[in-house]
Amino acid sequence: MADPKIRLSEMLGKLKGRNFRITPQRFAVVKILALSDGHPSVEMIYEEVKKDFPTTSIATVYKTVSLLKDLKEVLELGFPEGGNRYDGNRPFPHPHVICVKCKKIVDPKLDSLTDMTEELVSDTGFEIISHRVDFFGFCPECKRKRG
Amino acid sequence: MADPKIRLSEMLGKLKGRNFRITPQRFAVVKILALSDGHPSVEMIYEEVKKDFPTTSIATVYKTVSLLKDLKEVLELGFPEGGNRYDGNRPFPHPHVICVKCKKIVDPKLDSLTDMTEELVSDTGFEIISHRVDFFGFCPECKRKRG
DNA sequence: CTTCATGCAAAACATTTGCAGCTGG
DNA sequence: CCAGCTGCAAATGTTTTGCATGAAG
Repeated sequence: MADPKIRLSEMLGKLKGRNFRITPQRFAVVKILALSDGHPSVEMIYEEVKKDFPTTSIATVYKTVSLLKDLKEVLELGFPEGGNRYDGNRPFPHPHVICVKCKKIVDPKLDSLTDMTEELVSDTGFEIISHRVDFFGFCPECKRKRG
Repeated sequence: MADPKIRLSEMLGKLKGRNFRITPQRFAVVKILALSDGHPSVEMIYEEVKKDFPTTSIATVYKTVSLLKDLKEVLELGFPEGGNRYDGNRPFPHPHVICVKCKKIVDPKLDSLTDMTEELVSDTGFEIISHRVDFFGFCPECKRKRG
């Protein structure tokens, strides 16, 4: 993935450039999104931020994440069951592999996605602007531990 | 797609076989799911059912759809923004192409999905059990009308 | 008849919003 | 300073649930 440190300053730079204030709470949220390799949920971010700023409201976390999403600095992975997850490292559509047991989310490399999109365009005549490609299963660790 | 009439009796048969009652409301919901080529939402089903049975509650529609989902006779396409959609014709995971303007949902044929899954397994070591593959864009009609 | 389904209304739950007071720059 | 942010609490919107009444088989 992109160097996390670089992502952090990219994200802070975008905020500053658009004249959004860098509050301590915002900084904490941005830091978690830029530096974590996983795909944290708002709840996870909230718990982390509270360690440094115990009075933080979860509404503030929602607002910051939503702002970063609007600025296209974070990719939102919404799930109908709730518990949406966020990717600050690759804020553009890309495939995911999700462990149904431990909820880990991994970014696979998938060269064949381009070919697939072409196949789809010629079959349906759609003009494709985005995608959401998720595979579900057991990660190597959970596969091993499974009964 | 599979013959809609056949799907209708398949679905009714499954209900009867499991000793679920075929009430008029259930029959109406099942009929819509089996015979419609589109991917109706609960709201759409509710509006249709009310034409025949005006006192029907939306809770009943939710319950019936949920029952059919549990029986694996309907595929639920959940969206984080809500307004989930349902497919009674192909109740197993398959790719979808969704028009962001008119919300139409189309089933493309995508032979390359199998290859993609293989590429993914060898890259991540996951054991894949399911997928959710959605492409978003403009359908041919909306593409033409777009300003 | 008896069990299961319906329909209403209340609950659940993640996310959003309104607003008074606080604070970054 | 003062526009914009925070934190609280109330609102939102979809889906679920509890329960009394009603109907399928």
